[in-house]
Formats: sequence, C-alpha cells, structure tokens
Amino acid sequence: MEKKPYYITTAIAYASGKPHIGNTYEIILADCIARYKKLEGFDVRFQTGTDEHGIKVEEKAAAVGKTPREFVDEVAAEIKRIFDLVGAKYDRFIRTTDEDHVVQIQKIFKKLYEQGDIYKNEYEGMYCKPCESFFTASQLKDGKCPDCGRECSPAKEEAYFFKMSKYADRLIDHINTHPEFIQPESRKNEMMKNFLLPGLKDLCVSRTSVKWGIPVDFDPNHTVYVWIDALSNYITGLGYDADGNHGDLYKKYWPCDLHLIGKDILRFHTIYWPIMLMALGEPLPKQVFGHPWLLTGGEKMSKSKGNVLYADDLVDLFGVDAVRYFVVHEMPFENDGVITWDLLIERINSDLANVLGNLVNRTVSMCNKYFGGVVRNAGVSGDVDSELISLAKSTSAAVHAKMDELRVADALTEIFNLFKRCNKYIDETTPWVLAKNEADKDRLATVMYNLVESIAIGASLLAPFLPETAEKILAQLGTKARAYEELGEFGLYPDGGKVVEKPEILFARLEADKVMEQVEVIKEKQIKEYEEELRREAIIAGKDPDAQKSADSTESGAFADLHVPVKPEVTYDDFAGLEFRVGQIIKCEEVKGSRKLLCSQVRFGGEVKQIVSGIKAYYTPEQMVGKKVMAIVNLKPATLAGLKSEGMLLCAEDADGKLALMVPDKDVADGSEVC
RNA sequence: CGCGGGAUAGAGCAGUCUGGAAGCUCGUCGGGCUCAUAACCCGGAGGUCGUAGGUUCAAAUCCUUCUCCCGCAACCA
Repeated sequence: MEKKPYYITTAIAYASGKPHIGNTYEIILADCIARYKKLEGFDVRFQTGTDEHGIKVEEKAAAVGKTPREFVDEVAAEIKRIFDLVGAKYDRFIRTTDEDHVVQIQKIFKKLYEQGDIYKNEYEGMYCKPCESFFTASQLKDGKCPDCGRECSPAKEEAYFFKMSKYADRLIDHINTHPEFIQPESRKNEMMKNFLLPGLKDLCVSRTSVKWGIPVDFDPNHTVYVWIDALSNYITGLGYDADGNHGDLYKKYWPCDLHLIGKDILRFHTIYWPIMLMALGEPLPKQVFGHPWLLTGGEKMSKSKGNVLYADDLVDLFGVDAVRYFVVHEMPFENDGVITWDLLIERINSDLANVLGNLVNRTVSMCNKYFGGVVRNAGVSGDVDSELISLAKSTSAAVHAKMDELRVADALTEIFNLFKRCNKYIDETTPWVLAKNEADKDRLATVMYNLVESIAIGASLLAPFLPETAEKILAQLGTKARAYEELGEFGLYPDGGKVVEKPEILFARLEADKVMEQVEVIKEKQIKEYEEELRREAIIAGKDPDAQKSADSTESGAFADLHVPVKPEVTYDDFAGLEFRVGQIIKCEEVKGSRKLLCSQVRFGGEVKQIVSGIKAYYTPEQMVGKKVMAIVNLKPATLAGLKSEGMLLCAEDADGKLALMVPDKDVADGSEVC
C-alpha cells in the first residue's frame, strides 16, 4: 500500500544571528510531529531553513566586515548546527539564497506582474540619504534615522505592490468554511477582525533601497522584498515551477499539511501567503498552527542581562533529549510557556530521572538479580496485572488522539502516565517479596515480563519525542522499537529475551547548586559577547578605532565600553542650532485614548507651549505640574494622537527604556536658556 | 472606549466552547517500602477559580462592571 504523504514545515529562521531556545523550540516541535507521523506510517517530508535576505543582514554583515554572502553562509551554518544538535531530522534545509529558490522567485514575481496582480506604484516614507534607507514615521527616532541619527526627509520610492484586496473575499470565505485552517482557533478571530474585515491594504513587495536580495529580473533596480521571497520557500523547496513544470516532490507533497510557525507571523501565513497562492492558482496549505512562545520567567530574554537561553548551552548542560522533553512538555497549546533554570532542573529530575530513568534502572536490575537477565513470561498472572496491561495497550490510541489535535505536550504526558503506572505496579507486586519464596518464582517472572513489555511499548511511543532515550531503553531491554500497528498489542516481547547486565543511567539527577554555578559562567560569557557586539557596532557607526584600543587596554570593567558615542560628530554650529530652555509645567493631563502620552502646557517666560511626551508610564499628571524641566523649543511641531506638540521634554533613558525628566540643579526662572 | 489574550493551592498549568460535587504536575507535610538514581508507592494540608453585580434549582464555566498583566496595532518629537 502506498503511504500517504505528509508535508510539514517550520518558518525559516532569519539569518541575522544565532537562534535562541524560543526559535529552536519550533524546530523541535516540528521534528516531534514529523517523526510521529512517520511512525504512524505517513510518507513525511519536513522542511526548514533560513531567510537570508534583507537590510538587517546587510548591516550585520557590514558590522563584522564581511560580505552579506559570507555572513549568511556562517549564520546559516550555525543555525543548521543548532537544529542538528537538537536532533531535528529535516528533509531539506532551504536557504533563500539557494539557486533553485532564487530562480523561482524571479519567475513567480514576473508571473504575478504579468497577470496584473503586482503593479508598480510609489512607496512613501521617510528617507535617510546616507543610509539609503526608508523608514516609516513610527520607526524614526526623535524624527531622525534610527541607525545613524541624521535627518530624514519625506521621499518617494518606486515600488511594486501586490493587490491583496482582490482576493480578500475569497480568503475570508476560505477561512470561514475551513475552521481548522488557523490553529489555535482563537487566532482566527484576531486575523479576521484586525486585518481582513477592516480591509486589506496592498502589500509592498519590492524595494530599490535594499540591495541584498533577489533582483526583479525585468526591472533590475528592484529587489524582491521579504514576503514573496520568504514565504515561497514552502513551494520552491519542493520544486514548484511558475511555468507549471513542477518537480515530483511538489506534485506529491503540495498542499502542505502543516505550517508550524510562531504566533507573531500568523498574519503573514494566514493572509498574505494564501492570497499569493490563490494568485498563483495553487491550493492552500491545509493548516497553519501559530504556536505560543517560551518566555523566561517574567523577564524578556535580553542579551544585556545574560538571560537568553540558547539550545547549545542547554544541550551541553542537560543533553539533547532533556531539552527536547522540556520545551515540548512545558509548552501549552494556546498560552505562552515559561522556561527557567529552576523549572528545567525540576522537570528533568522528577520526570526524566525519577519516573523514567529510575524505572528502567530498577527493572533491569531486578531482571538481572532474580533471573540472570532473562525475561520469561511464565503465565502466572495476578489481579493487578490487568490494569497495567490495558493501560499499556491503550496508550498508543491516547497519544494518537492528542497528536491529532497537535497537543504534543499532552501526548507526552500520556506516555509518562504509562511509566508512572509501571512504578506503581512494582509497588503493588513487590517483586522483592516474591523473590524470597521459591514457590512465587513464576509469578515473579511474569511480573518482570509485564514490566519489560510495558516499558518497551512506552519506549517505542517515546521514540519520536526522545529518540536517543528511546533507543537506549530498548537496547537495555534487549529489544527493538515496535511498529505502529503493534503498539496496541501486549506480549510481543520475545519469551526468554535478555536485558543488559548492567543498567545504564539514562538521566542523572541534577543538583541545583552545581547547575547554577555553570549557569553563572554561561551568563557571564553572554554578557561579554554582548558588549563585544556593541563595541563593533560602535566602530561601524564611525568611532575612532584608536580610541577603541585604549578602551580595550584600560580594562575598566563592564561598562567602560558601553557609552561610546554612536552618533557621528557634530560641529558647534550644529549644536548651536538647537534651542533648549527651562520651562515650568503649569498644566498636564493624560491624552485620551493613548497609553503612553501626557500632554503638558509648559511656560517659557512669556510663552506657553504645548508639549506631548510619551512618559505616562513614569509620571502622573499631578507629578508633572509645577516641575521645572528642560526642553528643546525650536523643534518642528508635530501632531501626536491628534494633539499638536511644539517641543520635546528632555529625559534620561536607561537601557530598559525607563525615563527620568531632566531638571535644573538650582532654581532658575522659566524661559532660561540651556547652553 | 483601537484589536486580541490572560488572571484557578507556594510554583507551572488543565478545566471555560457543550453550567451539575474544584483537577494535574512540581514543591511541602505524614506514612509505607527497600528492587532502584535519597528513588518509588500511599495519604494529608493548602484555592471564597482577579473584583463587583446579574441569569439559574445549580456558575471557574453564561451575561455585565471594574482592576491588573501580556501581545499586536499605534501616537513613544
């Protein structure tokens, strides 16, 4: 019988840096699903890879003095290394710089253009000349280029746009008639209400300002912008051909069974991607699952705090399967999951070391102790056997049910319930008591057989999730993994089989203190690397390399190199062009409908200006009133939340974005100039 | 009132759609056992299910109010 195809993909990782455990989680989850489907008898194809184009890669490469190509080669290799490290067995690791991908992207772009779905227009935004970059108004920092800090000016750029609106109704209809399309279902409403129902805007699909990307072949000034490039990997990786001469893989595996992605990019996968496919006349993926995030405690992962968790550090400390177990088990279906060192240690100790590892260990030990390692079904059953046996036989079905709903964490729990039941069975049957009485020998043999058989079933089910561990357990039991159809049966362990002489410890118990010592080392290393990175960026931003040397030699501690100027030098005239004055806040109120803004009336001598500031989180209007503050008063007025703002209050901002108003050290009259 | 999600035992979560005796894992306390990695098994304590109302014979679950978190979107001059 021909196997049914099953095609699963992850999002492709952006090749701008090393992926942390949150990114890696997705690969592990996908790998578990892929391996499980394989076990079930599907002809599985699993694709992952890297998204390598775009401005960020261009910049990062420049920061380390490399060409984009050299840079992405390195990062892609690193990402691949980490994916391999966690045991992911993908069938293709696609890179958006792969030749076959590039060719098809150009063809796809052309096809869409020729059939009128892509049209040329103008993109409007703020433009920074030195950086040759466009920014949206919201990306600007203090009205200036977020990268170099220089003035930006409104400009237009020629760009290609995709007619999203044309297909919106069809997509809405598809989503309504295919409730399983977007998972979890709660996300469906979000997409509908936020983006589809209010009306889709046409999507900008090319740039002239980004050079590192796939050129539009019929208009070489243009580069294909991220969406068409990245999303299409799911079909180009199968040999899709825009002219219709598809490869065999495409014919076999498309449409995709499951796109596994982070919840943050659900919008692109459930709106833009389906519409692109509609335009190309191809079938839509069957399901898109936006999985939640793994968070570290209440804190966000941040390199400057040294609390970013990387898969390779975790694997070093705990081993591959422990990491796989944790991330998959701890991740709930809809809400974000939490990962901390404490939780990690706790989980590994209680589930892997105590429940599973110890079970295998004590079982193998007893087999050796009582029967020289031989496992014999002597057929003397007891009352307590049936419960264990029926659980062992039904676990496979329970796992199947959970996996069908993509509840991978729950599937794992089902398997562990069987192992827990085994531990209980040992207590119920007390083999050590049976061993004392020669008359109970056959009963004892049967008990051991039931245990070995149950563990063999559990280990076979565990294989997709913890492949190494499953293999080790089966090897210790002296048997092989069961086929999927056999998992509902009990008694397949060969009568007279033999376990290994000495059980090997599967998961050693962890001592929290010792682990935390190693964690500290990792944290320090990370903070150092982060500082190194800042330093490099500072150099690129135009800092004198000689000054850099002296900073190196002073060794004046962690922060010595953190406050190097990152903006280019200015002349005194530049400075003198800015007018700062002391003003007194005479009135202040919250801006309605805004979460961050306060609107203040500030008196500068005879003049009162209205200034809107984003500091609601740090000051109440009452605290503001009466304060003498410093402000720039000749800034071009802007409109914020519908209110005119005629200046900007000066604040100190720390690394966390906390703000503190700058106030004069001594009491001075409002209106005084700051110079 | 921009959109959405969340609030359940010390910690991490399920249960909410389809009302019907508050559950799981870890931790903690007590007991049992000794084959095993101080493990395993049994039992206990611990929650007015965020607040305030409403519907109902019955509400964690349905409706309304408010508070606090978190995403996205934005307006962080």
